[in-house]
Amino acid sequence: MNIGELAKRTGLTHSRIRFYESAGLLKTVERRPNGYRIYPAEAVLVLDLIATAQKAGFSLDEIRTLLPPDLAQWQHGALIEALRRKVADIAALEVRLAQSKAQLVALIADIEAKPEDVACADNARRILSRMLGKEMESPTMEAGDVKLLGKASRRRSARAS
Amino acid sequence: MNIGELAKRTGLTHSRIRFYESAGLLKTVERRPNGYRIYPAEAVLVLDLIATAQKAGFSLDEIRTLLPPDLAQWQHGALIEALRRKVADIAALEVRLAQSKAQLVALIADIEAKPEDVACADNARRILSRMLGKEMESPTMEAGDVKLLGKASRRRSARAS
DNA sequence: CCTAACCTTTAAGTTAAGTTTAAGGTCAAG
DNA sequence: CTTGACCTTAAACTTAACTTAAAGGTTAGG
Repeated sequence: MNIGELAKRTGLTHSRIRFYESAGLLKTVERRPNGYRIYPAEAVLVLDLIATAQKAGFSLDEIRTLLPPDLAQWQHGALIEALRRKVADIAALEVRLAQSKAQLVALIADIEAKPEDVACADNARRILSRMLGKEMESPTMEAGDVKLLGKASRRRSARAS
Repeated sequence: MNIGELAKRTGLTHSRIRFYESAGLLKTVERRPNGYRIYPAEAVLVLDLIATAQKAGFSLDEIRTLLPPDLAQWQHGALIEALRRKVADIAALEVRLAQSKAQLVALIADIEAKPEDVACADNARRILSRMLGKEMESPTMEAGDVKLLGKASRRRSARAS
């Protein structure tokens, strides 16, 4: 299989596949006499696996150290350990997110509860000090990081007077 | 107040403060005859506010459009709208995280449930296909993104044979 | 007067995960 | 024999939020 075919089957771009190879995630493949890469059918599996692991929050770096040279030779211990760590990372992030969300919700309520007779400036100062105070309570999480971000909401910028 | 003093009071670096100014988050400040910046006491508040907003998941871009030229002149509508959007973003991310975590937990169980008499290679294929199958079920979230990452766990790399 | 602690600017470097560009070789079809 | 689809490489660009470096001006203290 040529790279174009592999790209079609995995839904990845040519450049991304080559990038993975240069990054050491794919072992160097055979070449035709003309230099074209020849991929075995297995390559589809490996790429799908990489994509899946990424969606689950693994960095390419993590994936590289976990991915065995041979697909059928996983290193049990390290793999399970990594999976557990990732679950813990996600849990920590969930805690942080919940806290942030709660803070934002409280802030919204606070702003909307502004009594009509208070001047905007005064209300601002009231809220300001509450915000900056509130953050001090939060337990300075500093958890490990997990990246699980979509690429949407990029459209949502560029609009201001 | 000179920049050094402001840095000390906010816990930010000099370079970061200057960066915020050049990025349009801080209005240009007065200078002494020798060129040194002079910050008003209010600057501490503004910087704390920026840092807090960042921790809550706002990008500098978002903060810039929300931050009023004058601290006491918030734009109510836009602010509340942005806060609500951010809450929604976080909620969406929480859903994604929960899914990923569940998948990982299931995967761990799957791996550990390997019957002793099955060869590693066969088990690997079994799990592989389950993993790649499972991901298809997941509803392709594509939510807006939120960034709330700690800087820890950087130490946790660089160690492989 | 010299040194150390401040401050200034501009430009380049960092990280992750790719994409884009430039410049070209290969190959099947018409 | 040329057009278009496909492949190759290396290098530069992208984004965000900074940091680091290089090169230098200012000022208080001893």
